[in-house]
Amino acid sequence: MSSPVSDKRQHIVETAYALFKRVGFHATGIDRIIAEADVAKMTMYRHFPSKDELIVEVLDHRARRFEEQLDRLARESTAPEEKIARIFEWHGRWFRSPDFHGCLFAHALAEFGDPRHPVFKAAARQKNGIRQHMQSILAPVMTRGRAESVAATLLMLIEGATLMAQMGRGDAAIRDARKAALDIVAASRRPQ
Amino acid sequence: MSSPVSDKRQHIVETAYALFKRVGFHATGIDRIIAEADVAKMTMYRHFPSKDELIVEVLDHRARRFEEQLDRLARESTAPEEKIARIFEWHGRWFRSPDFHGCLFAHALAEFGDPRHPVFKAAARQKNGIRQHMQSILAPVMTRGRAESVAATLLMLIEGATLMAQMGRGDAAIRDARKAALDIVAASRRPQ
DNA sequence: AAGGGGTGAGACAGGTCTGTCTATTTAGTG
DNA sequence: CACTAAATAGACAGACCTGTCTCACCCCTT
Repeated sequence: MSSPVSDKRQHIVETAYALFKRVGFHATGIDRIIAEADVAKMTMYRHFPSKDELIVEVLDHRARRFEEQLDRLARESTAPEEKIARIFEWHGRWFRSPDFHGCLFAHALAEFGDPRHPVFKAAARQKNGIRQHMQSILAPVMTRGRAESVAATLLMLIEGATLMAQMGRGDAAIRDARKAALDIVAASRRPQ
Repeated sequence: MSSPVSDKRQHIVETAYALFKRVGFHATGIDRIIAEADVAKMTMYRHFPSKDELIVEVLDHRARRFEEQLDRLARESTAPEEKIARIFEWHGRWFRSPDFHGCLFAHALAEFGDPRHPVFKAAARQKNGIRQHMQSILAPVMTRGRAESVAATLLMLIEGATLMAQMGRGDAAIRDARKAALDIVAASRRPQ
């Protein structure tokens, strides 16, 4: 049997996630979260001491799921170029999904601008995670310095493409970003 | 003499701009805006029928100033590569300014996720404006289709770099983005 | 059967939000 | 000076915000 405790907790996290994504962090009230999750207010406050900590939990949970996706993608191919290409293609599919509302982590950075705020830190962690993931993909085929720069550039392309997608230009954006990314990797590759 | 009407109105717009930039849109209350602008509440509501319309006005005002900056930059040089380089360098200086808090238009897209919302539309207008500005810079040296794609890619790099800058990596970000941008333009240039 | 932890429903406090209204004062113009 | 338009301070409404608290209930384990 599954624990009813974690069930409720997880259900709150997922309901809050859906609301934060669609409505925003400040614009989503506690009352709406507990109403849509169909739990009592005290149930929520027993699991999460404050709304901010719930937001952090939601972000960390989504970051974990995102990293799992990246790992799965990485296992599907071997060549760095192919792995990078699949990351961009995965983003393209994401952009086309009906409930796409942009990047929750970028939105968190926008709404919580103070770098010392726990929500800001959680969002920054996720972005650095992707960067390091791509850096480790590139490491075998270029110098450390190049891998750092190229990974940062690819991340910028992805973030920019996500913003374009939010404005309804996802298809063109991911096509252009993918091409630019592969050109950059090719130009920086150290031939074996 | 200057009209006292426009003076008040403009002062409210600029005070609201500073607050929206530092604190965010939803997190900034009307009471705080009128307190820092040192005007009565009715003065504000006489000029702007609602907070949302004030936000739109702030965004449009900043978009106008931004376009003026771009035009000034464009007049400083002639070759498209040089114009593009100056745009990136200008962003690098912006990232280093002490009160840099990321892109207000991107934040507006994050906080007002509904594409039909006037604030969303105002932010999207600004992004499309930059894209078209860069497209017109590139138009003389490449085909129309290439100019469209390259301009979109450059915009993605800029948006991504702005996000990195918000996380304290502005120097490295603009360096990498600038290099990638110039490489992309060089590769797409139609030799005269 | 008894105890206890998790849960539900909702009142409540104290504050903040947007937006409206009134009554008064200020400032520019003929 | 007189008229008008703008600005002022502040109360006010009604809704919403986060977070606390009480009390009853349910279900599981011992």
